[in-house]
Amino acid sequence: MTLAELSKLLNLSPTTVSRVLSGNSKKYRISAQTVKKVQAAAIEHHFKPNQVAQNLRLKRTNTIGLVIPDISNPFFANLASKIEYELRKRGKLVLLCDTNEDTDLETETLSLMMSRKVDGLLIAPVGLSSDHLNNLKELPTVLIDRYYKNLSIPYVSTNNYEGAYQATKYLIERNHKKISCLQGLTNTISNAERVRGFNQAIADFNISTKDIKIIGSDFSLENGYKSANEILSNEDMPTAFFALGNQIAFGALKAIKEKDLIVPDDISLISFDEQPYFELIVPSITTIKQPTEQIGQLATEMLFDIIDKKDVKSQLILAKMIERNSVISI
Amino acid sequence: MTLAELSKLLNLSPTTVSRVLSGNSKKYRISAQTVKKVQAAAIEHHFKPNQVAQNLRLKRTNTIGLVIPDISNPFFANLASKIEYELRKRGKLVLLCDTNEDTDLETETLSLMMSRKVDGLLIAPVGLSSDHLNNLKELPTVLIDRYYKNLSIPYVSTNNYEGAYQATKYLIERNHKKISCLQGLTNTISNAERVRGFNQAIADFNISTKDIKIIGSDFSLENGYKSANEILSNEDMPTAFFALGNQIAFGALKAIKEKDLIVPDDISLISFDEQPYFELIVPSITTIKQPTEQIGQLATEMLFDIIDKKDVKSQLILAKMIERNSVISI
DNA sequence: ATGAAAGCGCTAACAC
DNA sequence: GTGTTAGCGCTTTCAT
Repeated sequence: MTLAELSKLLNLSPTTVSRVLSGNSKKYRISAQTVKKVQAAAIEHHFKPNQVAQNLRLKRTNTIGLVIPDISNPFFANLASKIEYELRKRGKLVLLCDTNEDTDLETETLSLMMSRKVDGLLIAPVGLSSDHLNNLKELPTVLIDRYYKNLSIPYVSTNNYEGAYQATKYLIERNHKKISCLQGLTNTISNAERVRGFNQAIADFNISTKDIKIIGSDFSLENGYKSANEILSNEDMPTAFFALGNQIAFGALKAIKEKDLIVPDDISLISFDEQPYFELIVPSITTIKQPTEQIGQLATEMLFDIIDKKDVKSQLILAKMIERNSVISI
Repeated sequence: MTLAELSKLLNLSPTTVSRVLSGNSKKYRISAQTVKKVQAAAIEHHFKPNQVAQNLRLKRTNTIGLVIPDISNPFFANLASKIEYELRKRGKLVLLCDTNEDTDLETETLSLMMSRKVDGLLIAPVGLSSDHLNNLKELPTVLIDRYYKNLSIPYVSTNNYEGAYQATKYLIERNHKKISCLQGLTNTISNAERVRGFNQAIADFNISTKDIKIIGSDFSLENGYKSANEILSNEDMPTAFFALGNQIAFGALKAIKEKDLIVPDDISLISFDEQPYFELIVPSITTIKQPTEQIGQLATEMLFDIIDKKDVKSQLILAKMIERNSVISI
């Protein structure tokens, strides 16, 4: 059923029917009787305006593109969940893309989203280069979790530097001097900033760098496992691991377990990314909790501000340490 | 830049340009020279056809609606990830909705998706009633994870009955006779089928039902915690928990830990839903692994078969037990 | 208080 | 080998 058909049935013009159905009957002084008739007929015939036609006409799709590197990573799943909720509240639907940490896929995705005329974009981009983002200068966009310092596109993210510094300081204050940092995807700003925070703390507290290692190549469990295994196979073992992501921490846990070592007695562990499970396992894991909820909420608000032509300011939100039982003083 | 503008620039008709750009130059015998000219101009001016206009004209959006009750639940996040990948391979984009286990929201969502003219729908529906699904009789739809036996809409799901039976049998064979089943959302078929499998095993092996308990109301961690707590507060404790979902299992773990009990020495635990973490924690958790990958893949294939007017058959895929260290013989 | 007509950007039937 | 034209279903300007 189309608007034209419905209006024919009612012996009214499409114009009038459209006006009633889009809630503009007051504005155009449509008679109460007509309004009632139209509304009744719409319900009776289950008429819903074709959004595709509406979108074409109005040049607005009420759709926001959400581009995420890995939706099966709990951190991003939680973020997506929050964002979806916020957008829904504002009457928008989410067009989702999982780029699988692949820059080419991301580039292609962005082009797709643009030709689909999404009203805005929320992206956690891949890669240290932002070239592929240049094309969307005109499209309201907010970067989430990952960003580019010198780019004009606004972002909302955790203060990864500060969070990592805090974690490292925490280890150092407990006399850990041999620390291995299990890093994630090296070409992401989140990883780079965490590493920077780690290194800065090491430097500030005059820790000898000869016992400091930074190893790893992505945020997966497998990579955490592999990295930790490599470290643990050396004779000279560290006294603490700093995992730069929740999946990495779980991978490290697996490696530690296989070597029959005990956390924290044999080796301490602190991790980025809070996980409900971290509280529940034995030992419970000390973490740096990212403010996922706030990121989702703020990013959505900012996106709508941009759409409304208001000014916005990028934000780095402080992470919070949650102290548990996976780190001991030595 | 629109097609009309581009064609004016080229001194060609929109038709010709459209034909070249949609790869039909052969079919319409457009001259090689024209083809080259058009392609070059399209690239030069970054022209991408407006999908909204295309969709309206072609009555096809290359968009599939994915309706999920809780994307932050790792089981659904994994499923969504797999599905998104499969759809992308076939050139479709995903319109995502998290219904938050709310029937009203789901009903509204479905209506939204329909007026957006998605080409098909993949839904893990909420509720034991399927009334709200009746409206989409004409829209290609496949139900995932949750389904309705007497409905004509095809589905792909785990064989939950069989999986739960298997788990319960496993406990019984290890002499557990006091078992508490920690259930999820009662008005979902997955939960109902798991409970049915549980009860059937109890009956088949002549276990006295006086020591059998079934408790709980949803698939959340909180509910698992609450349920387990309630059970553990009784004097007469069970010897084993059967958690009907991964989050429930983690909640139970939390309750067990707080009572200073040890798994499996004090109480055994087996859970539905495999989780990477289940392998890594101490003790590792014995689970019934749902075939998430297969569900995602099969559901996508079926959806495309329906779109192509082929016949499809609903499928229940067997779950696989993964034996670990959270259950002992007593 | 209501309607006629144009047009959003695209494709396809039909013409030449 | 290429162009003209109509139309997908809606909203809105302008007219009455």
